[in-house]
Amino acid sequence: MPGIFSPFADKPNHNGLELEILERWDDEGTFASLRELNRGGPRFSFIDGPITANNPMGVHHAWGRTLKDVFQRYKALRGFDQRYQNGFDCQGLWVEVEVEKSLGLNSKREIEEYGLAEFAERCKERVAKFSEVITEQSRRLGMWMDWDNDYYTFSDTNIEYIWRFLKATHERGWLYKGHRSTVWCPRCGTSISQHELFAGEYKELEHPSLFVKFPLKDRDGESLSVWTTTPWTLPANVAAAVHPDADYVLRSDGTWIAKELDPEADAVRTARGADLVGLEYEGPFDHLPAQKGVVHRVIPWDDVVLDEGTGIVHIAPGAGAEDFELSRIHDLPVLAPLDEAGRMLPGFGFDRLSTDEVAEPVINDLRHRGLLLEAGTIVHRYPTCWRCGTPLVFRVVDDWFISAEEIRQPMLEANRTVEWTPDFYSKRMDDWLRNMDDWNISRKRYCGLPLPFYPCECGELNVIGSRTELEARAVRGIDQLVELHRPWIDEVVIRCAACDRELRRVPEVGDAWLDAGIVPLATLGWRNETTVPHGHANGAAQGLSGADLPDNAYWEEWFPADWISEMREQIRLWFYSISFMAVTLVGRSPYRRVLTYEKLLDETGREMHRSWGNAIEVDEALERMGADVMRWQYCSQPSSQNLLFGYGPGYEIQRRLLTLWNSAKFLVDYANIGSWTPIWQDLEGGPAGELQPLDRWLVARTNALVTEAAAAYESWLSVNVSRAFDAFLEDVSNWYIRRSRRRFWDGDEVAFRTLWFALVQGVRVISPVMPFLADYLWRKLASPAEGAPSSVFLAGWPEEATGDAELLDEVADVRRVVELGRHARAHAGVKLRQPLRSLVVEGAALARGHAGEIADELRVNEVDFGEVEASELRVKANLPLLGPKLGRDLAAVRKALEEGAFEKLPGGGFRAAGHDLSADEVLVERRGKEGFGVASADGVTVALDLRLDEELERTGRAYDLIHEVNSLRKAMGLELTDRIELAIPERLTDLLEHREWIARETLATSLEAAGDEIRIEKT
RNA sequence: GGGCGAUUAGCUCAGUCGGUUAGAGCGCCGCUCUGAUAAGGCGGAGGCCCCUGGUUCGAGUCCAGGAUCGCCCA
Repeated sequence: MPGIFSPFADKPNHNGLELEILERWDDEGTFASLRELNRGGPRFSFIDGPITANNPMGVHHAWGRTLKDVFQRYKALRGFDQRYQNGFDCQGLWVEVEVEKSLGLNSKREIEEYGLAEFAERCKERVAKFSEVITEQSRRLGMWMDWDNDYYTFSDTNIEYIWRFLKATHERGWLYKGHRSTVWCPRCGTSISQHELFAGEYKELEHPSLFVKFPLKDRDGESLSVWTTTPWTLPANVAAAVHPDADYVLRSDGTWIAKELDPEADAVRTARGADLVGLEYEGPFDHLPAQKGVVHRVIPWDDVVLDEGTGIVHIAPGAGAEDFELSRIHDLPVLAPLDEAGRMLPGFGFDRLSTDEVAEPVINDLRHRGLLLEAGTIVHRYPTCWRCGTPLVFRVVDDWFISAEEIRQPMLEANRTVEWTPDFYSKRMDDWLRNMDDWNISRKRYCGLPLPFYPCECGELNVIGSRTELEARAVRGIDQLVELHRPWIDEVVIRCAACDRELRRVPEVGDAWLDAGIVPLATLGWRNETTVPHGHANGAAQGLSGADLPDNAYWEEWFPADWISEMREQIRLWFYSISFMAVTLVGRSPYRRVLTYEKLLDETGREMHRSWGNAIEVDEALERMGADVMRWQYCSQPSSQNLLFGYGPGYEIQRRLLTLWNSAKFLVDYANIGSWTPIWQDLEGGPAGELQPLDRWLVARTNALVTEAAAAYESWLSVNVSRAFDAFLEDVSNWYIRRSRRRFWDGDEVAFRTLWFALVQGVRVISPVMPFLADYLWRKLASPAEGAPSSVFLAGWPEEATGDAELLDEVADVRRVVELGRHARAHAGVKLRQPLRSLVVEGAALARGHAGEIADELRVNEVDFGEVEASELRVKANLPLLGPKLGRDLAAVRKALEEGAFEKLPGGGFRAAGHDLSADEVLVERRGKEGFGVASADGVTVALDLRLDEELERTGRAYDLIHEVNSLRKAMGLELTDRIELAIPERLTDLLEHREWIARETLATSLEAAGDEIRIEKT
């Protein structure tokens, strides 16, 4: 008989059903309907941190994108109006490096020979390609975004907003051109900012380790012993630093060293560091042209470390950050030995050698001149370029900076308004802000934000704040300006505002975090007068997006973001840059709440590396485990901990989801047999009809799930959602369904309505986490109900129906009793198929009304509540009550109780160690009695009467028979509804006493005892 | 050196307001069911709750110090 529900497959095919659901969402316009439904509702403003459109997304991106989708879906169920704008990061070194690789270029010279316009075109093509790939992957992952409305950070509009920001910083006097030591990638030929530096890897690298003599002037035979791991910096040496408060010793070989670093040395003489300050010495390469006129001397420095080296530090301000700082304090000359490519400049000897190549000649040279004390190697952690992996060096160059001093305090204050998940990241952000350096915003590269700086020899720095301003001030070159990028922008010549000279732009482009940092203002139309249709689809973004540029009223509505979510590294990247820019321009944090997540590792806890063979590609994962299982994996780990991701955990999740599938299948199978039809209104007030206690329990249990899950979502803890759902599922399948099987076989309408209610509410609750299976089940279960929306996402968040909350506690007691009963049976070796005479329960007062269920579950004929008569009585103190009451005496009372030194008082109380304890101040347990199986825990004791009589024994054998017949039915491939003619062995003739029961359980139309084995005949 | 976290079963992790015998999943061992069946259920073994002190009638939980690991910054 075909029922109203479409039948279930034996098990879910995640990939298949997900593709099917995706198609239906497309066909039915489900997402559009959802947005329409929530339009005008309260706003939930989420701002998407842009994903770099440079490669396919990785499984770690999928984690973040899942979290973004989960909470947006939850808020949508709650009726919130949302923007759903996705963003792509498009320019900067990362794209350039990949394009260089694909074109086989390996230096800036080769890029310039290739042609900047062509190169820009290739970069744009790469962004176009991978934004499409990522979009497709995101859709497949189940991410609902407004996919034709993405923002691209290389649009002219975005650039103009950054120009406006830069101009504002200039007007405040924060913008400056710095001549300072910066971290430099010799391969990329550009400096690396503080926040990029730490995005790179520190690698274990082997470097030279040299001890070198610096002979002191006017002190015959004495020299400083200096340690360095960077021989290439020695030609740039100008000073040696000592710790002023440390003790130094002159060793018998004539070298000075910190006493702490050579405590065994025979000291010819000792001196405080401060006493050495001011001494002059001969530099290691005084003969080089670059060293001409340099006077080398000893300077004090509190940061000299005394746990490695010699305690005397070689200072080369042109080749180290701290060295450079010291040069300012002590007015030291700055000798910069490296060119853009990290090769030695003329004048420093060793022309054109790289920092690596120069090591050996330097060492040989020093040895030759008798200055080398010792040469070896050292393995240490050394920073490398975050994009290309090249070891970084220090160079002193001109870069553009934004001073962080004035904005530091306002940013700290803004951070106080932000709610962090997990909360301790608030402190990490504070720590970063307190320590942040000035923002190095320039990169000596090609495809990036063109810095709108036009310095003039008259001293005026012209900063252009918009395209209009550029056009107004252009002398020529404006006609060929196809977009605000190199090389075109470089051809525009403007006039100096101060002296009228003709000026060209500086060649530098901007840090990519300017591009991403402006997003909360640029995408929302801050200070924009009127909405410009497709106002973000210009410049390089033309044809890639349809995004509008909204007006300021829109910005007012959607700024700041209610919530953002990115990985924790973004503290020094995106969270930092959006805060910097928003606090500067509008004086407040651009986000109210933020969820961060940690690192994704493989399932054994190792980092994923393609070269290690343990990386998982997103596309493969989607196909092999499915988006729901991936999403579940992402959601079921606290985001404050590393996630161990893989197919192993995925398989575990699939098995768990099978329980959900089977529960739904169970309902549908029997509902179809019983021709039952669901009623939509049951979801509102709860199922109607004559509910049994177990039904009312499930309703209450379901309501508890709704409450728990809402609390979890509201606190951004997806892990609590999945845990709550897991526990719920366990209760539904392993308590309600198992206890109620027979009612479903019998077509009990109330049972159908109750289980349907629980499953459908459960599906609604979990739908943000696993949208595909949830909507699939919704369509299977709910759609047959008249009036049900076509998708779970159009049904909103479940209302809590009224239910008997106290039932939850009662059933908890019941299950405790049942557990003890099973324990007692197992201990006594009496299987569940053997009915027993009776069970006595002491404690577990709330279970009193459920004696029938307990009897059934433990297969006993009778359940009595009362005192268990047993050989041993065990009394324990009820600590939360007696602790505060007895204080110090509690220990004595507990000891007396433990030793059995107590006497019974009337009314259930006890006397021990001189104290009268009332019945509720003690927990009574009993154990051991002949003929009984006794088990106790937590003040509950159960005693099973294990004595069998003929009747019990016979019934037990009848159960055995029924089970045996049914397994034979199964083996013969009979349907659940097939009737049979049954013959049982003659030796079981006495079981015919249970003829009707046996026939009913086995669907036998006839039953006889004949022959010596079971025979089944399908009728 | 400063800051932020973590440390609980073989593995991955829970552990509420301080309370009685510290839990779950996976793995392992045994049993069981056979109308969820390449599943399901029950039971068992398995713990220096990192260490040391303190507060308290009582500490995995609170406080102090230390160790180890991870991360952020010098």
